[in-house]
Amino acid sequence: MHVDADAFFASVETRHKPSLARSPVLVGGTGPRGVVATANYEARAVGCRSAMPMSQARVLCPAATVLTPRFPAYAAHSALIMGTLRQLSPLVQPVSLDEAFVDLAAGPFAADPVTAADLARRLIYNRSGLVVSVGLGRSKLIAKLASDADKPHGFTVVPGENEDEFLMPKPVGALWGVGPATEATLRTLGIRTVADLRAAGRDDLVRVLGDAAGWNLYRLARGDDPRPVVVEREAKSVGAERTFAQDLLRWELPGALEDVLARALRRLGRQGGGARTVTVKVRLSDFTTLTRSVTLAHPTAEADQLREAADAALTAANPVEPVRLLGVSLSGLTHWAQLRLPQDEADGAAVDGLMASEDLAEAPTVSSASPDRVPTPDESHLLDDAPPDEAVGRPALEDDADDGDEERLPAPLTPHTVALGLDVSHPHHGAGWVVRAEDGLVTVRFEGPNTRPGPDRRFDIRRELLMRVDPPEPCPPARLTSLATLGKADELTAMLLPDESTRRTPDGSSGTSAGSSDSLV
DNA sequence: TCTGGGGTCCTAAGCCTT
DNA sequence: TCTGAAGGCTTAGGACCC
Repeated sequence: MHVDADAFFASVETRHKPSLARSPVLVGGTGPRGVVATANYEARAVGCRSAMPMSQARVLCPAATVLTPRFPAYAAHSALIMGTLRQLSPLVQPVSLDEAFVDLAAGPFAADPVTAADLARRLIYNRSGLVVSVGLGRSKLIAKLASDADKPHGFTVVPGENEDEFLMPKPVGALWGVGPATEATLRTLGIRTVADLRAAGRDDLVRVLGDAAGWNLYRLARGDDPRPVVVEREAKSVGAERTFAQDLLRWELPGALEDVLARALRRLGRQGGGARTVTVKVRLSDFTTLTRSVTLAHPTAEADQLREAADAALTAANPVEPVRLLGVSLSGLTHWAQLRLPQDEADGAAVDGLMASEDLAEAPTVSSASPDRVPTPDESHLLDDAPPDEAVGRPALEDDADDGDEERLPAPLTPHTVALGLDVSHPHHGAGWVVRAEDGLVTVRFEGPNTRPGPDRRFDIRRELLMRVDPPEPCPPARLTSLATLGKADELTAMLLPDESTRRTPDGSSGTSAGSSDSLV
């Protein structure tokens, strides 16, 4: 099963900001060089897309509300979604904050994946008010394409015998790993659809795309995708980068590098262990991008050593033009790091010592030793609204989302920290969010999940205290909804009832016969 | 007022070791 | 001792994912 939250960031925003429901919303960078992270469907209707320059999106949709991302809110909703999925199977592979693969064959619903998929989206909605699209298939390839086939709020089941019919008409760009460049290359060979791709020879694909990509596409075109659902993967690198509102001149680079390196080091600290290779990325004003890396003799967690390497890499890059972006990536990660001990603590012995990551200040927190408890299908509490216990074992993807906000909340809102969409609280009016901010004058709309659209009030934060606060926790929508009222009732009914077009039910009965799901898992 | 930020993976070239 | 093949490592760049 592949589960994908629809317009995730924007959906969390409208969930917390009822006045924005059914109006266009753009979430992303609000600065002069910002891009759209998520446009909701109302904004997409007029052409706004992810990765589009925000300036362009504003022109396309002047009526849109533009909001800065609130990663803590998204991380909390992500944790709820992933926790819910882990109640259906212990094998859950988060792909991003809003997306995951689930191997239903490993859980209590192995015999009835359709019911599990239906339960997943019903539970997620009733616990958070968020709508997801779900796809079921025999492989990751098919499940992913299925969840994408009918967005938003899709529910697509592709039985094994229907795979070809489903796959062949898709444009090659729909396949994982085929982006604009590969698509253009394939077009030169006259390959536009998966059917075209299947007709192509393996040697031709390898010749134009290289060994790995060529082989990969050759197999994917045949529905051959044996990739398993993997619960946990170790990070290969951590890093940080920043695009500056105005290009930096040469003398400004060392300070900016220090800033970006500090963020990368904080991430490394959270991982525990050390890194061996430091890569500095420089994007010039004309958008050419340079990378230069320095590999140390041993992995280290020492800031001074990594800083030295970063400085050397920046020197090697030797940017002559103004710089619009600076980044630092740390790779060659290890669980341990070679530390240089202070002389007086080394007790006269060698000054280098090995230290296990457990001994470092920030021990790794990821743990998969005990997967979440797996309930049986008949455990009726699954339908409760109690959110899953997410106290332990959260993968990094879910709790590492916010890095920029170091300040502990609540904290007074200042002209320096104010941003559109930020959660604030007023002693008399309660909780709300920042609608407008200019020169210390801040307009706040007082509303929250499940409230009526709230009134706007204006404050001069140089004179009056507004507190920045944590975002609202995920919570059930005002009206819980049964499947039938979620929309597309006819399609859902078709799925829940025996229907030869979507399910093989040998005896013609509804329900959970194992025979009906053999073709799916 | 075009083009973010977090990553992974692949390729190719040069160098080095076996 | 020389030579060539094979393969690993490092580096830089690019494609791709969300």
